[in-house]
Amino acid sequence: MEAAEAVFSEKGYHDAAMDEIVRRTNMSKGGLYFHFPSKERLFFSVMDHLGQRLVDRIEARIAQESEGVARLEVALSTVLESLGKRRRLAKLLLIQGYSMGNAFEKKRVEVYSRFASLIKDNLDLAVKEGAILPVDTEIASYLWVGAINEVLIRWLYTGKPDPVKEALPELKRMLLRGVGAKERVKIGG
Amino acid sequence: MEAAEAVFSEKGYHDAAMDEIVRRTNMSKGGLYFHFPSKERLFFSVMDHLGQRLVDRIEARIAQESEGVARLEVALSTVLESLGKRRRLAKLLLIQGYSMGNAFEKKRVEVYSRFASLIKDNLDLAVKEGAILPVDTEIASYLWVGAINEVLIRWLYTGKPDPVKEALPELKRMLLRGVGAKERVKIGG
DNA sequence: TTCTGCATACCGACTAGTCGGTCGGTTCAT
DNA sequence: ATGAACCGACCGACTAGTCGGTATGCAGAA
Repeated sequence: MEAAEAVFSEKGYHDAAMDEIVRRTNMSKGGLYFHFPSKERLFFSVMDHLGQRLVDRIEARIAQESEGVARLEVALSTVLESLGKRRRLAKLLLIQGYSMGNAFEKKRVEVYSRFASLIKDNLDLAVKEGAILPVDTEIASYLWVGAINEVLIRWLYTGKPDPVKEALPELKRMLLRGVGAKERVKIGG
Repeated sequence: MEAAEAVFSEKGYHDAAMDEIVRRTNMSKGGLYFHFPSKERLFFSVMDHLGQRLVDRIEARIAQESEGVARLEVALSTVLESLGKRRRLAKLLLIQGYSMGNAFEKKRVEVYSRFASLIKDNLDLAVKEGAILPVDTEIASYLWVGAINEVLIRWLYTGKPDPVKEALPELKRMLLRGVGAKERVKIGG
């Protein structure tokens, strides 16, 4: 069962023992290995599942906005809110995979790319609308992803800048200003 | 000897075996353990040493500029150039530590903070000069570090956006615009 | 209805291998 | 002769994955 997610997010890939994952299941080791051929595949499955759920949640919220800039703002809020209230999920998605070693490269690129291209698409849209400057949207999307990633990791490790209350407004402002969006007057909360 | 740096950067903390580090030395395991009490401490020493060297290089180059914005540009260039031409160093500093598991938290925060506060100091300077807007320079420094980090990791994994030729100019432009620096006309190459 | 055979799902003791760290001992400069 | 520096065979702890076996359900033969 995917409650192996708990162990991976607590201990990290390497330090998570299959025996412990089994222990937290009402299943045996043999049973677990019947469904997942290896520890690596099990981890990838968990990552895929959770990563997809996050992207889905973002896309659902984005669909309610039509303008590129508004969509970008919603995407930003959704990530910081979703991960900011679920340390586990955040830790698993952002950190715990690295202990897999060089085999993790592909997966990290894959998961991050799914999110980065979501950002890129909406940056492209905003460029087409004339709402932002014609920047290199690919590199811009990496910049956005990296900024979000760093703030969240920092928060995971030190608990310091609250992702939603402290980081979100500043990030929004700076990231949007960085791509040349016009400064807008705040209307709602 | 610190040429254990080679093994750590190739294999990552966990997959690096002390026996292999010893093999690449003209020393024995016992001899190595005479100088370093544990694998963990050895890794930290390597990280400290290399991290400090990078920061020193940046500070030396920064010292030649007086204005905040110019200093920030130099810092940015120096990191991307230094790490962009040394995969090993980049991989070790940016990735390979995570496989240590939760013990890595403190070290990552420490190493990244040293660089982030260097950025923050110069953002503060630029604010004082009136060259940029009075943003939250702490969060801005995380944004900068995160953006650089992501671009470099991406490059390490896919080889795609050349840090110096492709990413650097765009990053400079977007990061500076993000903190409200006035757009400037290019003079030199 | 009962029996048989086969596949799916599950069990858990065990194997085989890895690797950080130790320790009794040696070398050699002072 | 003292102790810092060094040696390397060995130990103990850990764990991914295996494998011979069991339980269950179901399709078709008798």
